[in-house]
Amino acid sequence: MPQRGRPRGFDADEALERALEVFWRQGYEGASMSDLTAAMGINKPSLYAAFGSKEELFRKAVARYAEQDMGYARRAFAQPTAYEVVATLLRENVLAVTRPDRPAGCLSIQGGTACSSDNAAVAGFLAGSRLAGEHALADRFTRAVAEGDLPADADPAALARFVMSVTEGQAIHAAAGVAREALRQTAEIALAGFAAVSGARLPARADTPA
Amino acid sequence: MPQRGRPRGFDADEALERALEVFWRQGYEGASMSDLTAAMGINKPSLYAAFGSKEELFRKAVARYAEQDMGYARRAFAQPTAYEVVATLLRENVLAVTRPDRPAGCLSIQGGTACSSDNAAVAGFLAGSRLAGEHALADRFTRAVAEGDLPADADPAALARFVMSVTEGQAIHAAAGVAREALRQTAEIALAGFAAVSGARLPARADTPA
DNA sequence: TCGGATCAGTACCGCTCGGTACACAATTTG
DNA sequence: CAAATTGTGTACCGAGCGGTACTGATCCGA
Repeated sequence: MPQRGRPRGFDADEALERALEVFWRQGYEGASMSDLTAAMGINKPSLYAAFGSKEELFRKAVARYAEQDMGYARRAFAQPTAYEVVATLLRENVLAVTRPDRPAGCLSIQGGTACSSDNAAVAGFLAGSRLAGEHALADRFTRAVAEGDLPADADPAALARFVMSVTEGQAIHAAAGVAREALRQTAEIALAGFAAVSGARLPARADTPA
Repeated sequence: MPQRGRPRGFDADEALERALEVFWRQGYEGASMSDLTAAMGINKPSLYAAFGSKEELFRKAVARYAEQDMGYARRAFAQPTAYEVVATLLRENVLAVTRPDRPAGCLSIQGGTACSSDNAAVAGFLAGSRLAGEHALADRFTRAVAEGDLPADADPAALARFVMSVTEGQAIHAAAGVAREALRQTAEIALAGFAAVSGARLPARADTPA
Protein backbone atom coordinates (compact mmCIF):
# COMPACT_ATOMS: atom_id res chain seq x y z
CA MET A 1 0.00 0.00 0.00
CA PRO A 2 1.46 3.36 -1.00
CA GLN A 3 2.04 5.89 1.73
CA ARG A 4 -0.52 8.63 2.23
CA GLY A 5 0.03 11.75 4.29
CA ARG A 6 3.04 12.93 6.20
CA PRO A 7 5.51 10.20 7.02
CA ARG A 8 6.33 9.34 10.60
CA GLY A 9 9.32 11.26 11.89
CA PHE A 10 10.66 8.56 14.17
CA ASP A 11 11.43 4.85 14.09
CA ALA A 12 8.55 3.15 15.91
CA ASP A 13 10.62 0.07 16.57
CA GLU A 14 13.41 2.02 18.16
CA ALA A 15 10.93 4.07 20.20
CA LEU A 16 9.35 0.84 21.46
CA GLU A 17 12.78 -0.38 22.42
CA ARG A 18 13.38 2.73 24.52
CA ALA A 19 9.98 2.35 26.17
CA LEU A 20 10.76 -1.27 26.94
CA GLU A 21 13.84 -0.24 28.85
CA VAL A 22 11.98 2.37 30.86
CA PHE A 23 9.29 -0.15 31.83
CA TRP A 24 11.98 -2.67 32.69
CA ARG A 25 13.79 -0.28 34.99
CA GLN A 26 10.84 1.45 36.62
CA GLY A 27 7.92 -0.93 36.30
CA TYR A 28 4.59 -0.22 34.66
CA GLU A 29 3.26 2.13 37.32
CA GLY A 30 6.63 3.71 38.02
CA ALA A 31 7.08 4.71 34.38
CA SER A 32 5.24 7.97 33.72
CA MET A 33 4.25 9.16 30.30
CA SER A 34 6.84 11.90 30.64
CA ASP A 35 9.55 9.33 31.37
CA LEU A 36 8.44 7.36 28.35
CA THR A 37 8.15 10.19 25.86
CA ALA A 38 11.49 11.63 27.01
CA ALA A 39 13.23 8.27 26.50
CA MET A 40 11.47 7.66 23.20
CA GLY A 41 12.27 11.12 21.89
CA ILE A 42 8.69 11.85 20.84
CA ASN A 43 5.70 13.81 22.14
CA LYS A 44 2.66 12.33 23.75
CA PRO A 45 0.27 12.65 20.81
CA SER A 46 2.76 10.74 18.64
CA LEU A 47 2.97 8.04 21.27
CA TYR A 48 -0.80 7.70 21.48
CA ALA A 49 -1.18 7.70 17.71
CA ALA A 50 1.44 5.00 17.28
CA PHE A 51 0.77 2.79 20.31
CA GLY A 52 -2.75 3.53 21.53
CA SER A 53 -2.33 3.95 25.26
CA LYS A 54 0.14 3.39 28.05
CA GLU A 55 -1.14 -0.13 28.65
CA GLU A 56 -1.05 -1.05 24.95
CA LEU A 57 2.47 0.32 24.75
CA PHE A 58 3.41 -1.86 27.70
CA ARG A 59 1.91 -4.98 26.18
CA LYS A 60 3.75 -4.31 22.94
CA ALA A 61 6.95 -3.82 24.91
CA VAL A 62 6.39 -7.14 26.66
CA ALA A 63 5.79 -8.83 23.33
CA ARG A 64 9.01 -7.39 21.99
CA TYR A 65 10.78 -8.50 25.15
CA ALA A 66 9.47 -12.03 24.80
CA GLU A 67 10.70 -12.16 21.25
CA GLN A 68 14.17 -10.71 21.61
CA ASP A 69 15.09 -11.27 25.27
CA MET A 70 13.42 -14.59 25.96
CA GLY A 71 14.65 -16.26 22.81
CA TYR A 72 16.91 -18.40 24.93
CA ALA A 73 13.85 -20.15 26.33
CA ARG A 74 12.83 -21.37 22.91
CA ARG A 75 16.42 -22.45 22.25
CA ALA A 76 16.40 -24.26 25.58
CA PHE A 77 13.20 -26.12 24.80
CA ALA A 78 14.77 -27.36 21.59
CA GLN A 79 17.57 -29.15 23.43
CA PRO A 80 17.49 -32.92 23.01
CA THR A 81 17.11 -33.95 26.66
CA ALA A 82 15.41 -32.62 29.77
CA TYR A 83 18.77 -32.16 31.47
CA GLU A 84 20.06 -30.03 28.64
CA VAL A 85 16.82 -28.09 28.50
CA VAL A 86 17.21 -27.15 32.15
CA ALA A 87 20.95 -26.52 31.86
CA THR A 88 20.39 -24.14 28.97
CA LEU A 89 17.46 -22.45 30.64
CA LEU A 90 19.25 -21.83 33.93
CA ARG A 91 22.54 -20.74 32.43
CA GLU A 92 21.07 -18.51 29.74
CA ASN A 93 18.71 -17.01 32.28
CA VAL A 94 21.70 -15.87 34.31
CA LEU A 95 23.13 -14.13 31.28
CA ALA A 96 19.78 -12.60 30.35
CA VAL A 97 19.11 -11.04 33.75
CA THR A 98 22.64 -9.64 34.08
CA ARG A 99 23.30 -8.25 30.62
CA PRO A 100 25.45 -5.15 30.99
CA ASP A 101 23.61 -3.40 28.17
CA ARG A 102 20.16 -3.96 29.65
CA PRO A 103 18.41 -3.21 32.93
CA ALA A 104 19.02 -5.83 35.61
CA GLY A 105 16.47 -8.56 36.16
CA CYS A 106 13.52 -9.50 34.02
CA LEU A 107 10.77 -7.30 32.60
CA SER A 108 8.11 -9.85 33.46
CA ILE A 109 8.83 -9.31 37.15
CA GLN A 110 10.16 -5.76 37.18
CA GLY A 111 7.11 -4.72 35.19
CA GLY A 112 5.07 -5.17 38.31
CA THR A 113 4.07 -8.02 40.60
CA ALA A 114 1.71 -5.78 42.58
CA CYS A 115 -0.30 -2.90 41.20
CA SER A 116 -2.98 -0.46 42.24
CA SER A 117 -6.44 -1.89 41.73
CA ASP A 118 -6.78 0.17 38.54
CA ASN A 119 -3.84 -1.62 37.00
CA ALA A 120 -4.51 -5.09 38.38
CA ALA A 121 -4.86 -6.31 34.79
CA VAL A 122 -1.21 -5.52 34.12
CA ALA A 123 0.06 -7.62 37.01
CA GLY A 124 -2.32 -10.39 36.01
CA PHE A 125 -1.14 -10.28 32.43
CA LEU A 126 2.50 -10.63 33.47
CA ALA A 127 1.74 -13.43 35.92
CA GLY A 128 -0.23 -15.25 33.25
CA SER A 129 2.56 -15.07 30.71
CA ARG A 130 5.07 -16.41 33.24
CA LEU A 131 2.78 -19.31 34.05
CA ALA A 132 2.31 -19.97 30.35
CA GLY A 133 6.07 -20.35 30.03
CA GLU A 134 6.06 -22.72 32.95
CA HIS A 135 3.32 -24.77 31.34
CA ALA A 136 5.37 -25.02 28.17
CA LEU A 137 8.31 -26.30 30.20
CA ALA A 138 6.07 -28.87 31.87
CA ASP A 139 4.96 -30.03 28.44
CA ARG A 140 8.58 -30.37 27.42
CA PHE A 141 9.20 -32.52 30.49
CA THR A 142 6.19 -34.67 29.65
CA ARG A 143 7.79 -35.33 26.28
CA ALA A 144 11.03 -36.12 28.08
CA VAL A 145 9.25 -38.76 30.14
CA ALA A 146 7.88 -40.28 26.95
CA GLU A 147 11.34 -40.23 25.42
CA GLY A 148 12.89 -41.81 28.49
CA ASP A 149 15.33 -39.10 29.53
CA LEU A 150 13.15 -38.46 32.56
CA PRO A 151 11.93 -41.42 34.63
CA ALA A 152 8.33 -42.53 34.25
CA ASP A 153 7.39 -41.38 37.75
CA ALA A 154 8.73 -37.84 37.31
CA ASP A 155 6.23 -35.04 37.90
CA PRO A 156 6.64 -32.65 34.94
CA ALA A 157 4.54 -29.85 36.41
CA ALA A 158 6.33 -29.88 39.76
CA LEU A 159 9.75 -30.00 38.13
CA ALA A 160 8.85 -27.12 35.84
CA ARG A 161 7.61 -25.14 38.83
CA PHE A 162 10.90 -25.75 40.58
CA VAL A 163 12.99 -24.60 37.64
CA MET A 164 10.87 -21.51 37.07
CA SER A 165 10.98 -20.64 40.76
CA VAL A 166 14.75 -20.65 40.57
CA THR A 167 14.87 -18.47 37.47
CA GLU A 168 12.44 -15.99 39.02
CA GLY A 169 14.44 -15.88 42.21
CA GLN A 170 17.56 -15.30 40.17
CA ALA A 171 15.87 -12.44 38.34
CA ILE A 172 15.01 -10.79 41.64
CA HIS A 173 18.56 -11.26 42.81
CA ALA A 174 19.87 -9.67 39.65
CA ALA A 175 17.54 -6.71 40.06
CA ALA A 176 18.94 -6.32 43.57
CA GLY A 177 22.40 -6.02 42.07
CA VAL A 178 23.82 -9.49 42.64
CA ALA A 179 26.65 -10.19 40.22
CA ARG A 180 26.52 -12.49 37.24
CA GLU A 181 29.21 -14.80 38.58
CA ALA A 182 27.33 -15.30 41.84
CA LEU A 183 24.16 -16.19 39.98
CA ARG A 184 26.10 -18.63 37.83
CA GLN A 185 27.06 -20.57 40.94
CA THR A 186 23.45 -20.68 42.00
CA ALA A 187 22.38 -21.92 38.61
CA GLU A 188 24.86 -24.79 38.80
CA ILE A 189 23.57 -25.74 42.23
CA ALA A 190 20.01 -25.71 40.95
CA LEU A 191 20.97 -27.74 37.89
CA ALA A 192 22.76 -30.38 39.93
CA GLY A 193 19.83 -30.48 42.30
CA PHE A 194 17.42 -30.91 39.41
CA ALA A 195 19.49 -33.75 38.01
CA ALA A 196 19.70 -35.50 41.37
CA VAL A 197 16.04 -35.17 42.25
CA SER A 198 14.47 -35.75 38.86
CA GLY A 199 16.61 -38.72 37.93
CA ALA A 200 17.22 -37.11 34.55
CA ARG A 201 19.48 -38.97 32.19
CA LEU A 202 22.77 -37.10 32.13
CA PRO A 203 24.63 -36.26 28.92
CA ALA A 204 27.53 -38.56 28.05
CA ARG A 205 30.24 -35.93 28.45
CA ALA A 206 30.19 -33.76 31.57
CA ASP A 207 29.45 -30.21 30.51
CA THR A 208 29.78 -28.51 33.86
CA PRO A 209 32.24 -25.67 33.31
CA ALA A 210 35.27 -25.37 35.52
CA MET B 1 4.65 9.68 81.34
CA PRO B 2 1.15 10.98 81.94
CA GLN B 3 -1.03 11.73 78.95
CA ARG B 4 -1.34 15.32 77.82
CA GLY B 5 -3.87 16.62 75.32
CA ARG B 6 -6.58 14.80 73.48
CA PRO B 7 -6.08 11.03 73.33
CA ARG B 8 -5.72 9.27 69.99
CA GLY B 9 -9.01 8.01 68.66
CA PHE B 10 -7.68 4.91 66.93
CA ASP B 11 -5.36 1.99 67.62
CA ALA B 12 -2.09 2.81 65.87
CA ASP B 13 -1.03 -0.83 65.83
CA GLU B 14 -4.21 -1.94 64.18
CA ALA B 15 -4.01 0.91 61.67
CA LEU B 16 -0.45 -0.10 60.80
CA GLU B 17 -1.67 -3.64 60.29
CA ARG B 18 -4.27 -2.44 57.79
CA ALA B 19 -1.66 -0.35 55.97
CA LEU B 20 0.65 -3.35 55.82
CA GLU B 21 -2.00 -5.34 54.00
CA VAL B 22 -2.63 -2.57 51.48
CA PHE B 23 1.09 -2.25 50.72
CA TRP B 24 1.31 -6.03 50.44
CA ARG B 25 -1.51 -6.26 47.93
CA GLN B 26 -0.80 -3.15 45.87
CA GLY B 27 2.88 -2.40 46.34
CA TYR B 28 4.36 0.86 47.61
CA GLU B 29 3.62 2.94 44.54
CA GLY B 30 0.31 1.25 43.86
CA ALA B 31 -0.99 2.10 47.32
CA SER B 32 -2.32 5.67 47.34
CA MET B 33 -2.82 7.71 50.48
CA SER B 34 -6.56 7.41 49.89
CA ASP B 35 -6.31 3.62 49.74
CA LEU B 36 -4.31 3.66 52.95
CA THR B 37 -6.46 6.05 54.96
CA ALA B 38 -9.62 4.24 53.84
CA ALA B 39 -8.24 0.88 54.97
CA MET B 40 -6.87 2.33 58.20
CA GLY B 41 -10.10 4.10 59.01
CA ILE B 42 -8.44 7.44 59.70
CA ASN B 43 -7.89 10.76 57.93
CA LYS B 44 -4.69 11.91 56.37
CA PRO B 45 -3.59 14.35 59.09
CA SER B 46 -3.92 11.57 61.66
CA LEU B 47 -1.81 9.32 59.49
CA TYR B 48 0.89 11.93 59.06
CA ALA B 49 0.86 12.79 62.75
CA ALA B 50 1.19 9.15 63.75
CA PHE B 51 3.52 7.82 61.05
CA GLY B 52 5.33 10.77 59.48
CA SER B 53 5.00 10.16 55.77
CA LYS B 54 4.04 7.52 53.27
CA GLU B 55 7.57 6.17 53.13
CA GLU B 56 7.96 6.07 56.91
CA LEU B 57 4.63 4.29 57.15
CA PHE B 58 5.88 1.76 54.65
CA ARG B 59 9.12 1.17 56.52
CA LYS B 60 7.19 0.66 59.73
CA ALA B 61 4.89 -1.75 57.94
CA VAL B 62 7.90 -3.69 56.67
CA ALA B 63 9.35 -3.80 60.18
CA ARG B 64 6.07 -5.14 61.50
CA TYR B 65 6.00 -7.65 58.67
CA ALA B 66 9.50 -8.83 59.46
CA GLU B 67 8.55 -9.33 63.05
CA GLN B 68 5.24 -11.12 62.72
CA ASP B 69 5.33 -12.71 59.27
CA MET B 70 9.00 -13.64 58.97
CA GLY B 71 9.26 -15.17 62.40
CA TYR B 72 9.58 -18.56 60.77
CA ALA B 73 12.98 -17.52 59.44
CA ARG B 74 14.32 -17.03 62.94
CA ARG B 75 12.79 -20.35 63.98
CA ALA B 76 14.42 -21.97 60.97
CA PHE B 77 17.85 -20.57 61.78
CA ALA B 78 17.56 -22.08 65.26
CA GLN B 79 17.25 -25.63 63.90
CA PRO B 80 20.16 -27.88 64.88
CA THR B 81 21.44 -28.78 61.41
CA ALA B 82 21.73 -27.11 58.02
CA TYR B 83 19.33 -29.62 56.51
CA GLU B 84 16.69 -28.84 59.08
CA VAL B 85 17.28 -25.12 58.70
CA VAL B 86 16.57 -25.39 54.99
CA ALA B 87 13.67 -27.79 55.44
CA THR B 88 12.00 -25.43 57.91
CA LEU B 89 12.73 -22.38 55.78
CA LEU B 90 11.34 -23.83 52.57
CA ARG B 91 8.27 -25.42 54.13
CA GLU B 92 7.35 -22.51 56.34
CA ASN B 93 7.88 -20.13 53.45
CA VAL B 94 5.24 -22.00 51.48
CA LEU B 95 2.78 -21.54 54.32
CA ALA B 96 3.71 -17.89 54.77
CA VAL B 97 3.19 -16.90 51.14
CA THR B 98 -0.14 -18.75 50.85
CA ARG B 99 -1.86 -17.86 54.11
CA PRO B 100 -5.58 -17.58 53.41
CA ASP B 101 -5.92 -14.68 55.83
CA ARG B 102 -3.18 -12.61 54.21
CA PRO B 103 -2.38 -11.30 50.74
CA ALA B 104 -0.60 -13.81 48.52
CA GLY B 105 3.17 -13.67 48.20
CA CYS B 106 5.64 -11.72 50.26
CA LEU B 107 5.63 -8.03 51.15
CA SER B 108 9.33 -7.73 50.49
CA ILE B 109 8.72 -8.49 46.82
CA GLN B 110 5.16 -7.26 46.34
CA GLY B 111 6.19 -3.99 47.95
CA GLY B 112 8.08 -3.18 44.79
CA THR B 113 11.04 -4.56 42.87
CA ALA B 114 11.00 -1.64 40.44
CA CYS B 115 10.02 1.91 41.21
CA SER B 116 9.96 5.34 39.64
CA SER B 117 13.24 7.13 40.10
CA ASP B 118 11.68 9.18 42.92
CA ASN B 119 11.05 6.04 44.91
CA ALA B 120 14.20 4.14 44.04
CA ALA B 121 15.11 4.19 47.73
CA VAL B 122 12.12 2.01 48.53
CA ALA B 123 13.09 -0.72 46.09
CA GLY B 124 16.66 -0.51 47.32
CA PHE B 125 15.57 -0.80 50.92
CA LEU B 126 13.56 -3.94 50.19
CA ALA B 127 16.35 -5.51 48.16
CA GLY B 128 18.82 -4.75 50.92
CA SER B 129 16.71 -6.39 53.59
CA ARG B 130 16.28 -9.51 51.47
CA LEU B 131 20.02 -9.72 50.94
CA ALA B 132 20.57 -9.22 54.66
CA GLY B 133 18.42 -12.28 55.31
CA GLU B 134 20.43 -14.21 52.76
CA HIS B 135 23.64 -13.18 54.46
CA ALA B 136 22.30 -14.42 57.79
CA LEU B 137 21.52 -17.77 56.16
CA ALA B 138 25.03 -17.93 54.73
CA ASP B 139 26.42 -17.31 58.22
CA ARG B 140 24.26 -20.12 59.53
CA PHE B 141 25.72 -22.41 56.86
CA THR B 142 29.23 -21.35 57.80
CA ARG B 143 28.47 -22.48 61.31
CA ALA B 144 27.10 -25.73 59.90
CA VAL B 145 30.40 -26.32 58.13
CA ALA B 146 32.22 -25.78 61.40
CA GLU B 147 29.85 -28.16 63.15
CA GLY B 148 30.27 -30.78 60.47
CA ASP B 149 26.70 -31.10 59.20
CA LEU B 150 27.83 -29.47 55.96
CA PRO B 151 31.02 -30.72 54.28
CA ALA B 152 34.15 -28.61 54.57
CA ASP B 153 34.13 -27.69 50.88
CA ALA B 154 30.55 -26.41 50.88
CA ASP B 155 30.06 -22.82 49.71
CA PRO B 156 27.77 -21.19 52.31
CA ALA B 157 27.08 -18.05 50.29
CA ALA B 158 26.19 -19.93 47.13
CA LEU B 159 23.97 -22.37 48.98
CA ALA B 160 22.20 -19.53 50.75
CA ARG B 161 21.69 -17.78 47.44
CA PHE B 162 20.15 -20.92 46.02
CA VAL B 163 17.73 -21.35 48.90
CA MET B 164 16.71 -17.70 48.86
CA SER B 165 16.22 -17.79 45.10
CA VAL B 166 13.79 -20.64 45.55
CA THR B 167 11.83 -18.90 48.29
CA GLU B 168 11.63 -15.72 46.23
CA GLY B 169 10.45 -17.65 43.19
CA GLN B 170 7.86 -19.36 45.34
CA ALA B 171 6.66 -15.98 46.60
CA ILE B 172 6.19 -14.80 43.04
CA HIS B 173 4.33 -17.96 42.19
CA ALA B 174 2.06 -17.49 45.18
CA ALA B 175 1.34 -13.90 44.17
CA ALA B 176 0.38 -15.25 40.74
CA GLY B 177 -2.20 -17.47 42.40
CA VAL B 178 -0.41 -20.82 42.48
CA ALA B 179 -1.88 -23.07 45.17
CA ARG B 180 -0.23 -23.97 48.43
CA GLU B 181 -0.12 -27.69 47.63
CA ALA B 182 1.71 -27.05 44.36
CA LEU B 183 4.30 -24.91 46.11
CA ARG B 184 4.74 -27.60 48.74
CA GLN B 185 5.83 -30.03 46.00
CA THR B 186 8.31 -27.50 44.72
CA ALA B 187 9.71 -26.97 48.21
CA GLU B 188 10.31 -30.71 48.61
CA ILE B 189 12.10 -30.83 45.28
CA ALA B 190 14.29 -27.90 46.28
CA LEU B 191 15.00 -29.47 49.67
CA ALA B 192 15.99 -32.79 48.18
CA GLY B 193 18.12 -30.95 45.64
CA PHE B 194 19.81 -28.97 48.39
CA ALA B 195 20.54 -32.15 50.34
CA ALA B 196 21.97 -33.90 47.30
CA VAL B 197 24.14 -31.03 46.13
CA SER B 198 25.36 -29.70 49.45
CA GLY B 199 26.17 -33.06 50.97
CA ALA B 200 24.31 -32.01 54.09
CA ARG B 201 24.12 -34.57 56.86
CA LEU B 202 20.57 -35.89 56.85
CA PRO B 203 18.54 -36.29 60.03
CA ALA B 204 18.39 -39.82 61.45
CA ARG B 205 14.67 -40.30 60.86
CA ALA B 206 13.26 -39.39 57.49
CA ASP B 207 10.97 -36.42 57.91
CA THR B 208 9.73 -36.11 54.38
CA PRO B 209 5.94 -36.19 54.65
CA ALA B 210 3.96 -38.65 52.55
C1' DT C 1 -0.88 23.25 -7.83
C1' DC C 2 -4.10 21.95 -5.08
C1' DG C 3 -6.92 18.73 -2.01
C1' DG C 4 -6.94 14.89 1.04
C1' DA C 5 -4.53 12.51 4.45
C1' DT C 6 -1.37 11.77 8.14
C1' DC C 7 1.98 13.31 11.52
C1' DA C 8 4.22 16.81 14.98
C1' DG C 9 3.95 20.16 18.69
C1' DT C 10 1.76 23.12 21.94
C1' DA C 11 -1.31 23.79 25.12
C1' DC C 12 -4.66 22.09 27.65
C1' DC C 13 -8.32 18.72 30.01
C1' DG C 14 -10.12 16.64 34.56
C1' DC C 15 -8.27 14.06 38.09
C1' DT C 16 -5.50 12.28 41.65
C1' DC C 17 -1.23 12.41 43.84
C1' DG C 18 1.42 13.18 48.49
C1' DG C 19 1.20 16.50 51.91
C1' DT C 20 -0.55 20.46 54.98
C1' DA C 21 -3.09 24.92 57.27
C1' DC C 22 -6.38 25.77 60.20
C1' DA C 23 -10.29 25.67 63.13
C1' DC C 24 -12.30 22.82 66.54
C1' DA C 25 -12.80 18.97 69.96
C1' DA C 26 -11.04 16.43 73.87
C1' DT C 27 -8.08 15.67 77.42
C1' DT C 28 -4.66 16.85 81.64
C1' DT C 29 -2.76 20.25 84.75
C1' DG C 30 -3.20 24.25 87.62
C1' DC D 1 -12.96 27.12 86.03
C1' DA D 2 -9.02 28.45 82.57
C1' DA D 3 -4.64 27.29 80.19
C1' DA D 4 -1.89 24.27 77.81
C1' DT D 5 -1.52 20.43 74.85
C1' DT D 6 -2.65 17.13 71.49
C1' DG D 7 -5.75 14.73 68.09
C1' DT D 8 -9.58 15.18 64.41
C1' DG D 9 -11.85 16.70 60.22
C1' DT D 10 -12.42 19.78 56.41
C1' DA D 11 -10.76 21.97 52.96
C1' DC D 12 -7.07 23.03 50.44
C1' DC D 13 -2.05 23.23 48.17
C1' DG D 14 1.12 22.77 43.99
C1' DA D 15 2.49 19.21 41.09
C1' DG D 16 2.14 15.56 38.16
C1' DC D 17 -0.81 12.03 36.29
C1' DG D 18 -2.85 9.75 31.72
C1' DG D 19 -4.95 11.44 27.81
C1' DT D 20 -6.64 14.78 23.99
C1' DA D 21 -8.18 19.12 20.83
C1' DC D 22 -6.35 21.76 17.75
C1' DT D 23 -3.15 24.16 14.72
C1' DG D 24 0.47 23.59 11.30
C1' DA D 25 3.68 21.09 8.78
C1' DT D 26 4.61 17.46 5.33
C1' DC D 27 3.67 13.98 2.40
C1' DC D 28 0.72 11.67 -1.68
C1' DG D 29 -2.19 11.51 -5.88
C1' DA D 30 -4.79 14.07 -9.19
